[in-house]
Amino acid sequence: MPSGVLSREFYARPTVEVARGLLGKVLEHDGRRGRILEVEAYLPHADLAAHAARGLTPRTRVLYGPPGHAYVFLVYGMHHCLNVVAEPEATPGCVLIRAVEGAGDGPGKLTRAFGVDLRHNGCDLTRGPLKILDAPAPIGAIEVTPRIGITASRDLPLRFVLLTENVRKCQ
DNA sequence: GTCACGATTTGT
DNA sequence: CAAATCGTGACG
Repeated sequence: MPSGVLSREFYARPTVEVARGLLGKVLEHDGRRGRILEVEAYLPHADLAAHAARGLTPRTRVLYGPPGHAYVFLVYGMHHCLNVVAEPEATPGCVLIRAVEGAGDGPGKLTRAFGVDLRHNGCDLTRGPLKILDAPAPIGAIEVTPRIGITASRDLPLRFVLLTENVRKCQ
């Protein structure tokens, strides 16, 4: 039961806190809704896998903007990845949404199912049309693993998964 | 301007 | 395991 959009303050926190906090929250766009089940944190500093590791460029501009905005980019020329900008303004941390309930697993499948593409890059998630709604905190443990599909900074435990059995308990 | 590459997915 | 497919960043 979503109860309003997440506030700017929710996003203006350390990236890992935002990542963990996003699990169980509800992504909404164009009439479609689904709880966030899997995320990855991309840190503002000392994270070679993050786009922000190469500094401020035209593409990473939104990462340096205010928190609570969408950072969308195209991978492999065909799949869009949806990220949420975290940390205070000018600190380029973000959280990749890898799985949403009802859209299956995979960042590319999720954006396709929700109709998210490059046009949403820079959108304010607190205003819509693309937004994230608050929801009761999920009960139980969160699985933590290295991130998927990256080579640099493989050692960092920055992938967070809400186990499906815990999700069912919340329904 | 040119070029190699990628936070993926799908099919062989 | 390999192809599909194109925006981005590095270089000149």
